[in-house]
Amino acid sequence: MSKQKKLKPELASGFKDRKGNELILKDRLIEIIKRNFQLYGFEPLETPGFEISENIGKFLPDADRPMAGVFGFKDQKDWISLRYDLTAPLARYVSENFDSLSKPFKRYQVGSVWRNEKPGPGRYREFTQIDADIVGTNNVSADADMCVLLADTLNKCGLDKNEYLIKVSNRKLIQGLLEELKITKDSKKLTIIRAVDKLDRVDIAGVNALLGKGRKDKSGDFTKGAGLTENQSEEIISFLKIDSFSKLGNLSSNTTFKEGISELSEIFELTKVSQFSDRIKFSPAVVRGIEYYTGAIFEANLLFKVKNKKGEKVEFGSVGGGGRYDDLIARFTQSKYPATGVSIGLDRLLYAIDQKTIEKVKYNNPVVICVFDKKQMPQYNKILTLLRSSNINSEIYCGDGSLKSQIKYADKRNAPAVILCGDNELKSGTVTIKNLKLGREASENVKTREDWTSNKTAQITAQIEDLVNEIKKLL
RNA sequence: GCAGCUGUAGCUCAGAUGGUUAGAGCGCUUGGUUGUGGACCAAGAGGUCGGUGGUUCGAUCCCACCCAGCUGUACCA
Repeated sequence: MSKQKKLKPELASGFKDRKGNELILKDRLIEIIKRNFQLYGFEPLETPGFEISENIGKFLPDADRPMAGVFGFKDQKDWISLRYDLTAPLARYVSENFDSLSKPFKRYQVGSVWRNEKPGPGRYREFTQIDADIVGTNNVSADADMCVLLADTLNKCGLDKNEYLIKVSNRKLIQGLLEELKITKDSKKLTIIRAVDKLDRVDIAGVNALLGKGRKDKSGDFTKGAGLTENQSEEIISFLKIDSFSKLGNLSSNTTFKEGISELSEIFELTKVSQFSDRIKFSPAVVRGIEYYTGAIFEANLLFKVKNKKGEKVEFGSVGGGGRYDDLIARFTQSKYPATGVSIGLDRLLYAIDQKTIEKVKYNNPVVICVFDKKQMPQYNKILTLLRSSNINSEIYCGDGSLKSQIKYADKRNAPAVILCGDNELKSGTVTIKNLKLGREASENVKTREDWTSNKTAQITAQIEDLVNEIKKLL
């Protein structure tokens, strides 16, 4: 007989299984965030994972990536694609249901999005986003609300005030500067905006290089720059160096620039009364690389360091952001329809919060009732009912293993305890509760085999009426 | 996409400057106890040495190409 080729169990690169505590924490964060979004007056919306490609792809005004980066295929009729964010489906939804929606329309949405591109550390091809958007108003108060919402949300997720910062800026600032510098070519503008966006990674000198001729990275690879003159670069660099909002006014008298300033000061005015006013700060380098932003821009940054895969402490940076995008929905409706919104990268946020010991979730794996003898199942079920009706996660061992393997099973699942009920216990109407948690700790001092075989300190025998109380004590 | 580095067991890695049966630790399975996990002891399973071609009497080792991974960079809706 020829050997059959076995399948290799593995995931496509960029995808990840999630389990246990991580998932429990994720669900909890989602609950907190949803609740907070509701508190701010957003209503829930769910849309399908797939959209007609044209609706979420082609209309995007970003010429760099017309259809690349999405998963898609042709069905009987259309090309359809997995959504790559929640904003594009929102634009479709609002346009499609325009007449029946309250205006402005405020919705939040939680869901997976997919991007078909090269995965990196902490970057997957499927991940969860949570968005909140307000569609149908250009009131700056909506933008201000977004800032407070972001801050409040992070706060409610368990972060201290010194652990996050909402950075705010306005696209009109850089756009005004570009006007003043007589830079009109769209592609050049975009290159400049993206160079500015990289400040936190490549420092001032790096940005300067990217604005001018170009920059060589560590591996020796060369990135072509925007090709600005020295004077032009200087202007932009001096803008980036501004450290306080009040100094902005001296920089330029351009009309668009001034508009940006006045919108920003309105945001600061409006958020001043919130309890997060000190968490919302102007930062000139926040521009975001996306082309469609037209006004206010926000970015939620974590200020504490997290450990990477190698255990090194690194800056984590942004866990979310957003801004005003007044032209996006016009792609469907042909009339301008202003909108503003934020997006939280839940998996990134989760990764960071998971490392904060304070927020460790205690997920109680089930108490395991061991099966000595299948004939005693009625008794085991009685015990099970007692536990479950007291809201204690529990189960009867459901495999075929020996007692030893049953306990091993419970141990591997990190169960808090097993319940032993064999002939001895049955006769006396008791159960033996073996505290696995305690045993784990005790085992550290055990040196010889004799020591540990005789070590039964981590178990007690209790009357069946006391079972629930005894278990509750050790949870 | 571009650049640099790296591919040996499920994981982390060793190895011979080309020579019979390729190693360790961890993990996994089983036993040491047919009523006891975690320490300990023993046994066992697990590898086309990333792939293809070339050089050679002989390649996991040398060469070429390819593929994959990592890191940086670009892109990031």
